Amino acid sequence: MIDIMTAKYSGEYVPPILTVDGVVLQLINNQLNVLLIRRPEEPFKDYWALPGGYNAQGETTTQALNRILRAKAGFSVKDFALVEQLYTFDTVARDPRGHAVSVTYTCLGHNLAPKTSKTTQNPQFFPISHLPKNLAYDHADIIKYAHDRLSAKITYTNAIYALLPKFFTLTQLQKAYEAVFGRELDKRNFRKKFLDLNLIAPTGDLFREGAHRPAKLYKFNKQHLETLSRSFD
Amino acid sequence: MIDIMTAKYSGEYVPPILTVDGVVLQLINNQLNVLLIRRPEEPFKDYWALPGGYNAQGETTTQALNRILRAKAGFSVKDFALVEQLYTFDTVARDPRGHAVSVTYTCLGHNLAPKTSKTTQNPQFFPISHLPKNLAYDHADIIKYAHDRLSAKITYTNAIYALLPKFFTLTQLQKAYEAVFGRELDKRNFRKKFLDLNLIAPTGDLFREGAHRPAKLYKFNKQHLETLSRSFD
DNA sequence: ACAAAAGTGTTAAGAATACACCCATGT
DNA sequence: ACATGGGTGTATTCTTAACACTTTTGT
Repeated sequence: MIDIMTAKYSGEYVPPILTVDGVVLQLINNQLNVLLIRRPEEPFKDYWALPGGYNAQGETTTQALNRILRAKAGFSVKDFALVEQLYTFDTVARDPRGHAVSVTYTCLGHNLAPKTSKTTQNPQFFPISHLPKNLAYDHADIIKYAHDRLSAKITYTNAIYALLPKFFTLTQLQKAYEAVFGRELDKRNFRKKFLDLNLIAPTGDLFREGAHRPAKLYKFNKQHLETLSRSFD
Repeated sequence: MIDIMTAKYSGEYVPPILTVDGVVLQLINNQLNVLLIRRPEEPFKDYWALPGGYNAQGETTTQALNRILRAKAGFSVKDFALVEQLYTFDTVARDPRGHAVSVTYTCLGHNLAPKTSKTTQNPQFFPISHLPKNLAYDHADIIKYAHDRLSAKITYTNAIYALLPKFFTLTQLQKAYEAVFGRELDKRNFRKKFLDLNLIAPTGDLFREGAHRPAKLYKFNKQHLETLSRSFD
């Protein structure tokens, strides 16, 4: 093994490849969806993958994330209501081009629509429950990890706000939780418990759609991450 | 901004410096302690710092962690009962030598004693409640972050096993929780709740010390991380 | 006999769960 | 009038929290 300190000072220190991947999640039709791109080249040519790319010197990982999501899927990190670091993966075998370290981020938003351009790589949202079979690298594991973390996070923080529109009904809120948890919740208990948290307030407006009683609209008091006093569900 | 993909294939891709830091924690006299080294050179010469160093190409971050902890503090990752990734920090300003990305790990153990050698850098344990004032970089923040994460982790996992000896008394266990939480717990409630989790079993042996009733010794059923059904405290 | 830590139960308050009907609207 | 989703309360079980004395040992 080389002496890394010596190597550095004699100009021989060579860092591993550093990459950044984004796990972009949103709700579509009350289902949790993830953004994938189609890889235009080897390795894993024509496989679906999380948007990702190289992190260059002088760039922070979030700057790299922003650049990569813009180039490959037409998104800016400003399109997301919440961006959080997920995990840093590294294995020698992970990338056939050699040893790589990948910093992954989870990006949450609402009504996200990829804008295609010359550089985008066929970005599309897929329901997490029905991912394509040909997923590149270990991206299926990373998506599962992101899902698990999100599921935990919405139980002890207000993170669910990032998946909802600014104004929403209690039923929408409940469906959002159900989509992430993957199970149904009791309506009366859900409302009682959630309203007790004082995270949301009624706007006074009503949401009308279809032949039934209109629903009260609510909004979150805080649009940034907060840890709950009592955890939820 | 350079075209990173093109740069790569024309051999121009230059990754940032990648470093790895370890937050080594253990209990000493029922106090949570962290391992620091004294920096032998600039930047932050003679400041106390978390042991850390460069991650070279071909090394995984845990391999780098192992190499660095061995060189600077005489530890092997095998000395720790639990090693977990903490967070990946990156800011251009973090390291005066230029943009760096640092992957940090938390290492938990019991009865850890640094072994000094030619390469070690005066490794010493400090109580988290009384850290030296001259801490390098943002290491005070990183230590606080590790502490917060550990505090959360021991409430929903069995991670506390990693801070205890193989055989321990219920009082030792309670003191370990109290040391991490930074507050006292009720003895009767603690025992009732913890024993209900079925994480530990009595060994049948007794621990005698001093002029008082001897204590039953227990051991953890699993010496690896487990998520609890009901979270604790 | 004394000092010191180990060990042990009950009560009260709060939280979680299970569960079914009326309300307001559009067609 | 009917179909549709919105909205609401109570009883039970479980969990948490508060609290003090007896036991076993070494000196």
